[in-house]
Amino acid sequence: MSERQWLREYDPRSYPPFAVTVDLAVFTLRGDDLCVLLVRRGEYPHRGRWALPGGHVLHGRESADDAAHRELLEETGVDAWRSNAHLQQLAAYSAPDRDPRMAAGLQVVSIAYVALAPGLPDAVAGTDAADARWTPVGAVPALAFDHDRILADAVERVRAKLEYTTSALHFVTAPFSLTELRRVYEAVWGRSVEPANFRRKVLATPGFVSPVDRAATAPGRRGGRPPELYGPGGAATVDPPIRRPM
Amino acid sequence: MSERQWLREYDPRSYPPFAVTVDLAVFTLRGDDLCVLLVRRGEYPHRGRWALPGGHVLHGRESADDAAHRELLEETGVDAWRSNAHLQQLAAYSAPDRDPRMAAGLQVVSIAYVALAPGLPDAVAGTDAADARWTPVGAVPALAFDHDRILADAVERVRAKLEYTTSALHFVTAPFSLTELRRVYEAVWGRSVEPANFRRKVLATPGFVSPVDRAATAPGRRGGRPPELYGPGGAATVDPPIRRPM
DNA sequence: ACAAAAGTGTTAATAGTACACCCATGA
DNA sequence: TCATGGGTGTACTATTAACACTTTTGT
Repeated sequence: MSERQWLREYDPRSYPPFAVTVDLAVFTLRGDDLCVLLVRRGEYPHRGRWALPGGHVLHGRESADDAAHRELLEETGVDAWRSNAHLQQLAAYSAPDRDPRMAAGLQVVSIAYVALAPGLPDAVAGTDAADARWTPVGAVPALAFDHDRILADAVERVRAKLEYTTSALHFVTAPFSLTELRRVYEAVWGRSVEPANFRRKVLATPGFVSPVDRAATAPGRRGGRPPELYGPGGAATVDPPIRRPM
Repeated sequence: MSERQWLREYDPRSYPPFAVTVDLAVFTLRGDDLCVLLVRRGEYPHRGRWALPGGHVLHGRESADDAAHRELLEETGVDAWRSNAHLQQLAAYSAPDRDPRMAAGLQVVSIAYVALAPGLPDAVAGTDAADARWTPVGAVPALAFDHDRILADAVERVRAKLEYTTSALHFVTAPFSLTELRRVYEAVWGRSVEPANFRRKVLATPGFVSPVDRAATAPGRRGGRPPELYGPGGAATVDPPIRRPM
């Protein structure tokens, strides 16, 4: 039998069904806090509980990456394909008991993503979310499904990536000062970073940032020497890395 | 309607079906080469082509982690739960066109794993594999599905993990000499590593290795000063990391 | 004794840390 | 001119990289 013939006779319904979803840990900076987007679930299962935004991968038409981009756009209005935002796979979560629909015979596998975005306005409620809110990662309530675990993994991933990638750039909008960039590190790590050494380190890393002609002074400034301004420099990695204090 | 009622009326067959598989990139050291386990597929799709070993997640009974452990045991006889071997999730691959069964209406999502194991005997053919073979990562033929991509990602993951974890220990069996351990780095990275600096670095990392009373001399030695022998030291991370040359 | 493999010493260069100090602006 | 935030200098320490050298074994 040829592969073509075999495919014609193949019945996908002869196997029990899985569902595949994506869940997004979307991070932004608000004030001095690293915040994550939470939605209050409008539908079962876990209706009324806080959870990470997410949804089903559209069968036959999407990869999980596509679905994650679509959900990010729906929930936040951010188009990661075009904007400064960043969206990357974290891990797959597949324990049979992670979703109550297993009791009805459906095993739900979730592919989790981490998204980074510059400061966003107060969250937009999506279609299946009765409410949506930015919450500091230190003040997150108990979440639905295994989202506590996913979020913990996501936060650790974000913290680790600041060390050896230029992902901090996704939290700011050009033009930015090195102080703004340093505050990203301080907010994500929850540690203060030496301004002088940070500046030298960033400028010594080829392609981390590129200087920009100084535009108008930023609005909320309270005096002091105006900063030099920069934009993203094109490099993706920082080598040697910026080590996390402690 | 309560969640309990909603669940009773929920029909999982009302959604189109996904299948969830695991694929394993199993690495070992043979001679001076980093090798990966390949199987020749005995069934459609892609019957007769080389591929990474893998199989379906058993519906309702397994997580992807469970399935990966089961497949590793079936393909290599290695029980990663009990032995020195190492098994960790890599990423999920979900493009609709990655598996020909999409043409029959089934979207197959694969969760890929990386396994590390000390030198194994010539590969055991599994149930659905007509043939199985260890292949140096530099001499891998074109693979079925998107396994070329998965393997490339897996190799990069293994190389990167040597830098900041003690995962090299999974390639050797205690007791081992620091030269053996260094050869792991050299084989995986394809670069020579300074013996003197490597030794100091490993011994200076708390918990990387622990000394062991010298047992009988290893069989295949050709003379020269006998090495001091070590076992795993319990630590999981190497900080500061062992940087890859270049 | 000699070759081979393991292990030690030494030094220059690089990278990181801490903190003092100078600069440019708004009020 | 003073408070404030931005930017530079510098001394000290830690880490890395390179390579010469000593030790312990088999033949």
